[in-house]
Amino acid sequence: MTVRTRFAPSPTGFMHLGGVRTALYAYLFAKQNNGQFILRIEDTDQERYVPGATEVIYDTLRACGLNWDEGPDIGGPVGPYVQSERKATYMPYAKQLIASGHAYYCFCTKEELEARREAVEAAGGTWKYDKHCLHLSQEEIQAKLDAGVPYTIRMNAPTEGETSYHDTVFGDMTFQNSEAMDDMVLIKQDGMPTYNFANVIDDHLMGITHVMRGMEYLSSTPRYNYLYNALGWEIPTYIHLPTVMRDATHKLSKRDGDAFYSDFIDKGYLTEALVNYLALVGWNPGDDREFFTLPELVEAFDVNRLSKSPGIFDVDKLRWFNAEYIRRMSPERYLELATPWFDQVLGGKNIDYRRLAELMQKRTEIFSQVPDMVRFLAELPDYTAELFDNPKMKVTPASAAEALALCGPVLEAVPEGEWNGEVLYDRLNEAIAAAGQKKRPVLWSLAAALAGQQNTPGGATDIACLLGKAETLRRLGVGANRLQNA
RNA sequence: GCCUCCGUUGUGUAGUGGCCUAGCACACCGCCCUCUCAAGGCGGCGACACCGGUUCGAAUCCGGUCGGAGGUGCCA
Repeated sequence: MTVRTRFAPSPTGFMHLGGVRTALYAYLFAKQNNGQFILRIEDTDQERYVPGATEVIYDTLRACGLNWDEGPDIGGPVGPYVQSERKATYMPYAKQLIASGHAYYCFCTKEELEARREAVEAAGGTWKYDKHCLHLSQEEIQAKLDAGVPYTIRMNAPTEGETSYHDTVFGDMTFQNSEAMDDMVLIKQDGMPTYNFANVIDDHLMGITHVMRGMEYLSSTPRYNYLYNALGWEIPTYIHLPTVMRDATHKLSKRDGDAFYSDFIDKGYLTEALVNYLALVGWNPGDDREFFTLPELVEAFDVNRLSKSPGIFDVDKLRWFNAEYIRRMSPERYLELATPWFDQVLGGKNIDYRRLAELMQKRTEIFSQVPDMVRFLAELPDYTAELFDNPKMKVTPASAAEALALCGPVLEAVPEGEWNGEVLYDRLNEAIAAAGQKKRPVLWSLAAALAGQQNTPGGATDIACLLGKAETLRRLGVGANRLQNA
């Protein structure tokens, strides 16, 4: 039997990271078993329709390398793969269930339902559909149907007994039917199936062998099994996944602005790092490996090593992964990826990006922090003499003034053609030694004057190179001036 | 409320009765390196939720307590 898994998102306009992880696991499991990974769009809730939302799903999955074998865009043997386009296929099964007594027409209006619910809850009870319409006679039903009274079709849930099933991650599950079952709506008034119904029908019709989804479906699974049995279908293998949390008590959510794939990409995170990290929230390879390419994940993934407890999405760890991926990439790729971020603040300036990239690569955790880190090259930040107050470096405004006075002539003497790091460093050191000074405080003072800030990517001579002779001398002058006036 | 699930350092986890004076990674702290900041090297802090069993022996098995999450929609 070939393994077939599916990822079945509803098109909300965004790809939630929890969804990306679910898709990833479903993909990995299918591929490691030489099976198929199917993409199905669950858009049965028409009120939630968002234009362009399926493209977001396609783009994200593709960017992550999670290529589907069958789906809305590429088709396949059991299409269509969009539920709204399958509308006509659900009703016959609903009617079959009505004929066999597993379902029935319900003509209750939302208002009636609401009223009865409130009454029950006011009396301290728990509301569950009261099977009101189950007892309608054949004639009454036909009359309402003929009169065009809106209806839904509900599952006729058993009220006694228990239902058990096995879940790959959570083990054996048993529920009392009186608690887990209720007469859920199968077909809505608008003729669309509910998720609960479409999901079962489609998974079966599409030959899904392993259902991988969030653990929030753990307690509704008995109802799906009831449907499978009523239809005489084989129940798929269940692999429920632990939730991805934002912190101990909250799921990753839209409100926090950090739950969507696009949020992270916009901030300059790498897809590879994100996928790699996501794979590790709720799963581990059983050894100390942490870095995986997608093919390596296919190889290493093991559903038996999936965790049962919810995992917190740790942005710090993601940052580290991202920084690590950046450090490991080739200098060429770094330059290519960093260029647009450099351009944001250095566009039009005469800065050697290649050289800057060399300095920045191992200092970049996420690309969005790059502009702030290099902005000083475009424009000297405004500062006061306090900038040179640095006890740790043993630098005071007074000592800095001396240091700049020492460096100035040395730099001035270096010909334009020899303006490079090595020459600058050697000449400066020579002069510092000759003056009986210490290298650290002097060079630090120089760097601070050239950058207008205390911390910089690269040292004084690196900055001088990037700036060029003219700008270096100009900034040196500004520094001397600030110190003099202080 | 009821039902279900989960509970190892701040975070992700390893651990499936003795190899655990609990390992690894991130974060944090310190030292080294160093023309600052990073990167790198070395080291440190820090956990089996609690209580009771079972056992020669429990993070691992059982029971209870507490804590957290999920479900309880004509949302998915």
